[in-house]
Amino acid sequence: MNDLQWDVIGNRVRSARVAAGISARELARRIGVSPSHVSQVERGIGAFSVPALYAAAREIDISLHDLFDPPQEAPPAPAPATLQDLDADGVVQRAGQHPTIQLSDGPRWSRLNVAAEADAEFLEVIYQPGTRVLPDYIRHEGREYGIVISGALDVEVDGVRTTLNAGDSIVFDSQRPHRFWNESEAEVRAIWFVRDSEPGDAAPHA
Amino acid sequence: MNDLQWDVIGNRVRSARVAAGISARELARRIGVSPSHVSQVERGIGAFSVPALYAAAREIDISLHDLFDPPQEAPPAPAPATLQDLDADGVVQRAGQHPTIQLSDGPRWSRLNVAAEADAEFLEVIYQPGTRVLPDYIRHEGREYGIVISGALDVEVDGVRTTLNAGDSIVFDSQRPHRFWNESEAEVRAIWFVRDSEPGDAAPHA
DNA sequence: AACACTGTTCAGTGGCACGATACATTGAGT
DNA sequence: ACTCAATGTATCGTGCCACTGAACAGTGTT
Repeated sequence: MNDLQWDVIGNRVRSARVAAGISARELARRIGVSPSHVSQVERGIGAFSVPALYAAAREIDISLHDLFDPPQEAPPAPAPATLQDLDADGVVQRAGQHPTIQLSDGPRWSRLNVAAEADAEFLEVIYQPGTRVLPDYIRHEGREYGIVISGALDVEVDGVRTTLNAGDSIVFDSQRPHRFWNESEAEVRAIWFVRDSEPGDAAPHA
Repeated sequence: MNDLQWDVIGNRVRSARVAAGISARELARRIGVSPSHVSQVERGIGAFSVPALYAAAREIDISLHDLFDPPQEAPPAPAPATLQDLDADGVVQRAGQHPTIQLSDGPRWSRLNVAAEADAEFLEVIYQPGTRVLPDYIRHEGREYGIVISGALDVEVDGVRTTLNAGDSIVFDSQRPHRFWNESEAEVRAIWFVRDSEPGDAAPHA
């Protein structure tokens, strides 16, 4: 009967825990077990009891169903037109091939997704030194995710400003007033993902 | 730790078993435990282990979610309070602060969004040289957007493979079989955005 | 009188779910 | 350099409880 594969379940626990942003020790404390045991479980050399598993699933925000039977597609059915060539089929886009917009006296935007999509934009943005602030840019529903690849980017969100250095990331709702500029001497390179969401389907969890 | 109330769970097991029309002995035989143990569990003076509970839930046709009480509802929605500090308020996350997971013999994931979100992940992934493919990682509905920051990443989507060099980007639906690995001598750094979408509102595409 | 089912009881045990305590590593702050 | 405070991991050990086995009693059949 013991056909449960604790190692893959442990992997899912670890993934969900990291996704929830808590450490193994913190999880252990919350569910009342020792850190070593959490480590063992996540690496497949131990297993949670039912109460521990239930408590853990709560803390790391994963349903028991997803722990045991993660959503997976049916292999026979999909047949979504097999790809031929990743470049020709619009999956891959090469550096330098991205459609680019150079705003006058502003940053340079390159759209990284090949085909335009209604509700999502994947962008590389280059802010030249001294790039001026865009006064008030389009206000839209959604959420923005960014990471600075190189350089130092000055940001202001909701009236609060800070400086993002290489590796720093930022996430905020688009309706907050926000602007970015580059006060440094070097150009700034950043990756942005902007998702437009219809009002009403906001993720309803803590 | 939350003391699971085994008696009420046992009651649900019994109800579901009777509703499924099988005897306790039959259930015991199917899940590989003794009849006495099933009896004890159903009367709350014993408890199933995780594998037994999982197997039992299958046999008596009840979801694990229904076995345990409806967990809990989310706390009241926070007001859109004005931000005070971009770092403290979970908008900005500094380099090196990202929660990171190192899969054994696999890539290293860092979550770039500060708080976990139900339907979106913003990730930096470092593929060490020679990183092997993880065959059985979580398969989800949605769409993935990636750009290689440095190094050369080998990708295979829908059975077609190519190599992404620095600056190359890729976008595809998650349900296409896909994997990534690093055949080069240098580590690869990439930024990913993975959006999970509930089946049903998928954007129509080829 | 057997059967053939049903669920229940209870003493007993083996395994594993767990803890205590170590260690290695990394990043931040002297 | 040296802490200090985190992180995850390794190893050894043990107490408990998930489970068994063999009994028990009841209810219909034939």
